[in-house]
Amino acid sequence: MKTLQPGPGVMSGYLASLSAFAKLTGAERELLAAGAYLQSYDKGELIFSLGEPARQLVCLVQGSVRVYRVKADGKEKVIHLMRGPALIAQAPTLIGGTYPAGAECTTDCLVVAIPRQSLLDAAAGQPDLPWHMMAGLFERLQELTRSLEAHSQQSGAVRVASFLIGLGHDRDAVDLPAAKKDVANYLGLRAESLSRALKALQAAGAIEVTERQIRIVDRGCLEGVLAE
Amino acid sequence: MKTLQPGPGVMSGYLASLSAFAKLTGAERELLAAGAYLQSYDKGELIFSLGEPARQLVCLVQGSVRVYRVKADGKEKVIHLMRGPALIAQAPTLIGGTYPAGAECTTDCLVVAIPRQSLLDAAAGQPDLPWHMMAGLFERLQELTRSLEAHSQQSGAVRVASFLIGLGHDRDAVDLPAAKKDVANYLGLRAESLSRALKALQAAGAIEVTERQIRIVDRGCLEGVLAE
DNA sequence: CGTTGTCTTGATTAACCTCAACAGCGGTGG
DNA sequence: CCACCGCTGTTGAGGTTAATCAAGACAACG
Repeated sequence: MKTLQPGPGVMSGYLASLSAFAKLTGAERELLAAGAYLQSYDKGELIFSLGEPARQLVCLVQGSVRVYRVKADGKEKVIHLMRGPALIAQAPTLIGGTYPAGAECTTDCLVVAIPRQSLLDAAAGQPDLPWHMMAGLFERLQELTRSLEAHSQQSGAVRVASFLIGLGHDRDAVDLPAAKKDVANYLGLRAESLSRALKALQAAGAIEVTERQIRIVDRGCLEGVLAE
Repeated sequence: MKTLQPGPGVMSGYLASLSAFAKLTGAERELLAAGAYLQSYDKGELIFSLGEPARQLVCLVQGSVRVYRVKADGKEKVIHLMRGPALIAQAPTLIGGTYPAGAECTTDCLVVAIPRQSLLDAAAGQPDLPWHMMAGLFERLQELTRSLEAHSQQSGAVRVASFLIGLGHDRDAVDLPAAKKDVANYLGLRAESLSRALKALQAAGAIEVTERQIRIVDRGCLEGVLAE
């Protein structure tokens, strides 16, 4: 991890890309930016690990991160695959707890770290801020809920298809945000099963796979899988 | 649903049983109670349904509720099985959205309903309130995370055992908080599989099942299942 | 060039779902 | 009072999905 010295206004611009801070005035964002640090992480670096006190809010500006938990038997479960811009671990930071999971960069990443106290100060002057952050929590809650539904009621192939569609957001070519084994874990599959599922989708003419790049050839076909 | 007229101090006492409001002063709770309604629901009644605007915060004081989502194909997924005292659907109420799920009583229930505006007023006078509620959200988030881990990496029998242990909190006899089919759904199983899993645990001498009552006979045995 | 980690492929197996039948129970109405 | 219905829960047989085990291709890297 390296701490960068951004030019004036740069950090504030990064903050503006985050929905939680989008509605702050420029001055408020400058205030927040003044107490924050711009950091760059290499692929594979940990941003934080489980159990560490959550002293700062991690704002992922660029890059992808996998958020995972380690169970008693040493196995990992990938909880989120996040792409910037997004907030990570807002809840423990806000309530002053410890991180309930670890976060590892799956690509090089750019992060704005806001110390907890700066955030509380900002919240004191800006009563709407906690509510905006709560909205972010709400989205996270809904994402988990959808994941839970998917895990317990849909087949692997369907989960893969729905993940690809969600990843694309109408674009036709997408990069997987992490190694296939991590994507598989996130989807509740083994790497082998993901490999077979992708192959089946390719055989059906829905997608084309090259390395970690997925091209959506026939969106209708891909969406048709969801109905199964 | 019937609206009750509680005697003085009763509602405030109910509020005190909820962790989110435990740290309020008596006067603050009285203020909150003044704008709230005490309601009783019969088993099977809906407290709210999916898509409805979340105009009031539902505080479940007594009884059990199942929170579920309905998917496109009409199938339900039980997201939470909650027992009072607990808050339900705090996030959509706080951010002024719509309920992302339905809530149905699985037993007769006692509920304190706090209109959104009363809550916002209370928050204005009590800056810590939003943070306390956020702590509740955080717990919900963690519960979902644990559910997700369990769903994707543990066998059905293990999930059942861990559910029973969590239900008991050291007590040796517990009632299932909902019909077996709903418990099964919550655990990501079919009713048949839950039935078989319970039978297996009974055969192993870990529990005794009578109707909806579960007696934990050999806790060590039950915990031993978790390691599998 | 060997090592390491990722990804793929194949064969086998176990867990769980599906379908189907039936018992028990409470409510309803002739 | 009893036949009927709907609903929950149990049991059994059979089928399917995806995990497991094992082996090898391939690229990245020192």
